Amino acid sequence: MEAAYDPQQVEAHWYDRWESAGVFRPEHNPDGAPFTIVIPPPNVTGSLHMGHALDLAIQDLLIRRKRMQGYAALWVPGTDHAGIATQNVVERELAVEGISRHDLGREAFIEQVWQWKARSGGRITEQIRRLGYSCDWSRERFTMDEGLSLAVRTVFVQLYEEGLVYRGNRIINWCPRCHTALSDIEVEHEDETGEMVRIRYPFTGGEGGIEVATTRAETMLGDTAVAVHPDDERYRDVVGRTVTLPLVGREIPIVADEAVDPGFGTGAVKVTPAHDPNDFEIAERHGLEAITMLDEHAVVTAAGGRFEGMDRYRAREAVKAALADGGFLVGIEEHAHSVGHCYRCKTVIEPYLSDQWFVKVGPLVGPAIEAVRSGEMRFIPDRWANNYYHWMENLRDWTISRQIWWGHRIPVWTCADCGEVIAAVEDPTACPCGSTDLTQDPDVLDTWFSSALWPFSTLGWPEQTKDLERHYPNSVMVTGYDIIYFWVARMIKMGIHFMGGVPYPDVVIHGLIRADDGRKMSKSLGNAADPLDLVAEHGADALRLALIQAASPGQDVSFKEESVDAARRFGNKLWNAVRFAAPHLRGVPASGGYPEHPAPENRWILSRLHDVMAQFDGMLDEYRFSDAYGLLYSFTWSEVFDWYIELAKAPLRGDDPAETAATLGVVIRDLLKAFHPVIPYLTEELWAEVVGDGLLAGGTWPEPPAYRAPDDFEDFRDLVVGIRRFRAEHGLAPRHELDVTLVDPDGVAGEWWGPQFAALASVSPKPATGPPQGDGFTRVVAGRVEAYIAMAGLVDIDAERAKLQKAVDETAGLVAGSRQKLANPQFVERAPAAVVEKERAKAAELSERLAKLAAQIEDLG
RNA sequence: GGGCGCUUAGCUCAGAUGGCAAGAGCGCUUCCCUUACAAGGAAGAGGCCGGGGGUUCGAGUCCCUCAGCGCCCA
Repeated sequence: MEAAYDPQQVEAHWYDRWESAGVFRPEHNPDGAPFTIVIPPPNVTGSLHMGHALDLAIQDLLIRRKRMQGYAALWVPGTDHAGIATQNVVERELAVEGISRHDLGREAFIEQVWQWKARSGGRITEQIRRLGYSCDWSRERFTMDEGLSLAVRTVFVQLYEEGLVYRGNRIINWCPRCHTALSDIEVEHEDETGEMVRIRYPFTGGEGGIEVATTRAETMLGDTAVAVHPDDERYRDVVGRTVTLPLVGREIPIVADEAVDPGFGTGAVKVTPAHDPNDFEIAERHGLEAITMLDEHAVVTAAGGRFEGMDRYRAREAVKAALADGGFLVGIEEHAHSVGHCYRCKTVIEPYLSDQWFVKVGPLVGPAIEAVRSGEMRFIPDRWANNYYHWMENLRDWTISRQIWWGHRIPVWTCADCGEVIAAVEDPTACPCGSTDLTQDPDVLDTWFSSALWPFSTLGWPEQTKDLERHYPNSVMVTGYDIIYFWVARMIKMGIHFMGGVPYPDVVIHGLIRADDGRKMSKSLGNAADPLDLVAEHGADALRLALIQAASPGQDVSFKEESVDAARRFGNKLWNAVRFAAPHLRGVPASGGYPEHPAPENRWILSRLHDVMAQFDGMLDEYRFSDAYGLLYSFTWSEVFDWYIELAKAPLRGDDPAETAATLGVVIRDLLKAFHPVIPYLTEELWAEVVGDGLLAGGTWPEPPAYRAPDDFEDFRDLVVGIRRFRAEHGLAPRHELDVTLVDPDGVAGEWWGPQFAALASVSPKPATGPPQGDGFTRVVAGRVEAYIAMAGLVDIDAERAKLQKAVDETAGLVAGSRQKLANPQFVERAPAAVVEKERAKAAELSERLAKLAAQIEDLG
């Protein structure tokens, strides 16, 4: 083995071997119970970012562990077609050549997109492989695959027939740049400083007028009413009158409507039904006309008269100027408000009246809420359930049509002859009326519509496949809280509706990765770490271990590159531990092989291995990944490496190294197994050194047996540390010879102490029945065992006394605190017996230590 | 405006059902190239757990309140 761990070398060759061995397929454990995860499908145009790396690290941890535990583990990979994003990418490429998609036409354009996908769409899946994630690539899916497209059509048609999908002319969120409708959650709101423009609308044929306030002055060109609250005394008399719309000359009514907030602005609002969702509702209640004064480019239409052809911002300025000229402008004030932006291109969203398809969510919501409330499903951590309820309970119908070309085309046709509307899974050839003049709806469906079916569409639905039967419901969903609304909630609704049951019982929610400046990582801020760069520098294993350790449940992760470096150093440590151990090992079995009656040192580490593994497994079962691997990490480094390997050195060099070698072998082997789900490459490489039999990725999970730890081990360790500390505190070299006398009244110090003292503390204590005669000794105390160190000529007595005095003061404080607690009868009565007992032991131990410290000061003379 | 989260060592963060004599990584100090590892070892320093009030025998942990920061929704 090389002296240093080289992640690039280690990570170069295992993935293909795992895959070709079929380890990643559930068929690897044909008799195991199914355990299933479907990947949150990344955007096919995307590249792997830190959020993916974390999300997938958690899933790989789960799936690899379950696989090792014997489950038929299936992790379905795939990507989604990301309608708007992908279309944008291809359009940008075409634009370089001066071609628009309209130049090409729909079919040719879609062909271009498929070509783009074939060329570049595999990038993210390559990156997923590079990071070692153990997906079953033989089952890879894409939302535009034939099978998944059939699932989309089947769902659409059934929902249509059930009346849960409908077409309507309503106000939706429109992106004037992408030229498509968006659902409510695809709009990102940002607080901006705008302006509040106050305008006076004169009463028709009379004196005076009414003042309205708006942040979007240009929309007044489309006003068809003014509304006030019915209880607003100020306007009681004017309801029913009309005003003449400035610049336009239209006579519009003043109506009374409950939706108006009398406390906002002047209490009178202009009503622009075609360009504001609230106004649209007011208009419906009062039978007002909706005048579209901005087109799909957000440019003023003919309805805007002389402002026709201006974009919305130019029109805003022009309208204000014209109002001022006409004497209608009352004032302009700064105004902070929330402005919606397209989540894909950040363009300001325009509320737009148009014909769109919607999912009626009401009937789907109830069962989806109940599934979580009843405990059939749970969020981890469970506080996310509250967000889920809150969102589900306030849901509006879901706009699913998109005015783009790349996506699942809506399977609805209209007959040109009789007007019949046909929704069908298979393309119809003729209308029932006999006509063949059918036109398909030009729109496509929201990408999330197909993503919502992912837990079952990827398994073959609507075909009743064996995979579907075995792997639905899935076992767990792992995702960030940012897509609970976009995706998780919709999967639950669709799963229950179409499969008759929830898609998975557990939803593990993790946080987002934040940059080291505390802000969300983003390309535009330039603070995003690229996981592939980190992998190139530190290795995939190091990145994964760092992410798992940093991610506490549901919390954002403040990411620092140093943590990856630290994880890589752990890898080096592990590497070198194996490098040390390997020459001593003879045929470490892939499982079992634990010594039956081990020597104390070996018994100690085996007992720790069992206890730690039990705790570790418990944490993993509760999805406490960071805690679990933090525990394992410190056990490995602080106990196995810092203590056990040091303890093993003497026996391994001795006459009878077999049992220690066997212990060392099984302990390291089990650590490799336990670490494998997080650092698969390195552990696989080391497995080849330690076991050399089969692939660790296809191996079994560790189940170390229980051992009783030797009673005297802690005392031994305390004395070793005490002696080391003595040297360090007195500026002596670590091997400086010391004259040490050991007093062991109870005889706890075993035979093994002698050689191990020499090995670990570089001393050979002389046994004695009592303290040595005379002054000039200091003691190191562990339990009832005391070591006396001759200090002749070694130490500055005054400094030593000061140090001891400090220790006396600290200990005295602790003793006082503990005694005070025990003196309180209520504590003794009410606290659990175990707690009281623990406190008594603590007090006893502390006062004993105090007495000994005092004696030490005495010893100094 | 409603909801959620955060505030613990210089920095980034852990601390599940209240029992803490408060932890980790990085950084810092001193010593050590001891034949696995200097990407390392040994020994340390460093915290009235954001402020105030309460519940309790006992609060970093539960409740109220204030302050600051962040996210989501309207």
